[in-house]
Amino acid sequence: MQQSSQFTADVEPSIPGLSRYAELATDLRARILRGQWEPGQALTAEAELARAYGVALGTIRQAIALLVDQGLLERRHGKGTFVKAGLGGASMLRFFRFRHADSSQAPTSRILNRKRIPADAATSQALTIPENAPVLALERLRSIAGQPCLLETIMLPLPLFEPLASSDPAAWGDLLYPEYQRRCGVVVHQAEDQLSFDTLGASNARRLGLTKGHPCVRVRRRAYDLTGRCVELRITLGDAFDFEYTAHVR
Amino acid sequence: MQQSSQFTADVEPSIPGLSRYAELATDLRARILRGQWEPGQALTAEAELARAYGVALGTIRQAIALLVDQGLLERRHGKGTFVKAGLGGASMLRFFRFRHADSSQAPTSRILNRKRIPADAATSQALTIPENAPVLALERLRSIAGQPCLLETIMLPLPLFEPLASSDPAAWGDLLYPEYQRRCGVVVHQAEDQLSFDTLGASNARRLGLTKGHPCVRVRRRAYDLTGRCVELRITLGDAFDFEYTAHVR
DNA sequence: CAGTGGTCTAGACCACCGC
DNA sequence: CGGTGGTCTAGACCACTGG
Repeated sequence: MQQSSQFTADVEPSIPGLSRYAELATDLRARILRGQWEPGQALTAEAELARAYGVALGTIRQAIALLVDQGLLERRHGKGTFVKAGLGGASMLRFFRFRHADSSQAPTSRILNRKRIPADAATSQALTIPENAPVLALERLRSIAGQPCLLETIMLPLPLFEPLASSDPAAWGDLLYPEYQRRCGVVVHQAEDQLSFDTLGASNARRLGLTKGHPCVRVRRRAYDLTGRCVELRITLGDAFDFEYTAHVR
Repeated sequence: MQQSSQFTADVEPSIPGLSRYAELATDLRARILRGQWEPGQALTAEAELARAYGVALGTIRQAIALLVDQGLLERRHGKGTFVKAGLGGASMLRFFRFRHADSSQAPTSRILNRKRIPADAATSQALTIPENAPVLALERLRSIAGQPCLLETIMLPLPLFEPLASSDPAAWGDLLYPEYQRRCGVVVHQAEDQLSFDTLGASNARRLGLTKGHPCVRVRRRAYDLTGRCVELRITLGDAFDFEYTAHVR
């Protein structure tokens, strides 16, 4: 009898030169990106997947292990295997230690500016969109205990982020990534931060409560969704004397 | 018949609450630290180990996998499983991009200063030795294409590094970690870098060919051997405007 | 060619979770 | 309790390495 469950994989043709578990991982990844399982949701059980694909348990487990250390899946003993939820959004703080911060105080954030503009060269390249394509530009000030500490310029491709162009910024939370997900269905899954040093111009210095020419750290972040598409370009400026970062070398 | 190969493990008592492969990993780790296999040398083959320990192949493979992603072992298909050799030593460059450097030019290094001193508080704490215990203090200038770029202050515990206190620094190579290994038997296996920002004092600025008060990055490195003991404290200073670092967030 | 790690199977039983 | 992932076995065969 022909089984016709929507979850049964159309067994893909064996790809020569690729191990069985690598094929399975590729197929699972495709199904996840296709949205068959939402972020935060549990995958079909290993045993069931093994049956569906017609492989041994160990093989499907190897495939899952691959996606786990690619950061796409997460195992929870006794509960299931879950599609990873997006980044929280507080990750910019890890580069800075703020002297005046009493323990792990949550930063507040305020949108200073929001406008639609055509993408400049750097933005279009980072977001892989045509030059002059429309983007939403945000300027945002983050503070801890009332002290301004980080100034951010954020570029978001339109029309993907259209909901953010029309809704009231005052209604947004202090973290942006959850808003991306809630309002635009965009899940930020990983990011790449490029750090360098610079000095502040007059207007940026004023907004951070510092003097013109003050040394600052510049974090250029590109954030990516599950499919690997770059969905955000963000430039963050902060006082260089607040900067501290630990890296492990192996 | 009793087998008496020197490699046969005295089968350790099963540790309750710990999986078999975790036990095996612990035992293998101990044997490696004990020096049963030197860094760079191949481990006994998986099949042989499985026989010796009286477990299935898959179990010993899981144990080895643990040590591999702890960075202690390295597998090479068709050749064997090897104890990881130490760090090369050029790793400080990864924080800096030097504009004048023609591609990946190797840096040269010169010892400016070498003396025995009693450990100050910070040094003794980092190296976990008593305060005022003897250390070897090195000052070292690294250059690319004749341009001074990094100034380092290095603290090494004595008597472990005694060979470096007596030999001629001119005979040392441009990388220190290989010298640690060759002359003192110390293998640097991993390190932790703590980055922060500062401005140069007059004397340091002079040695780097910069002006007093110039912005600089300060990298405080603690280097560890295979056993996890801290064997080096190093403070590196470099021009902040040459600094660039990329971090991945997941 | 012999020796190594890499893949895969078809089972068994254990440990954790939540109802 | 049933369902999940975690551990372990005892094999088979494949793929890479080097003499």
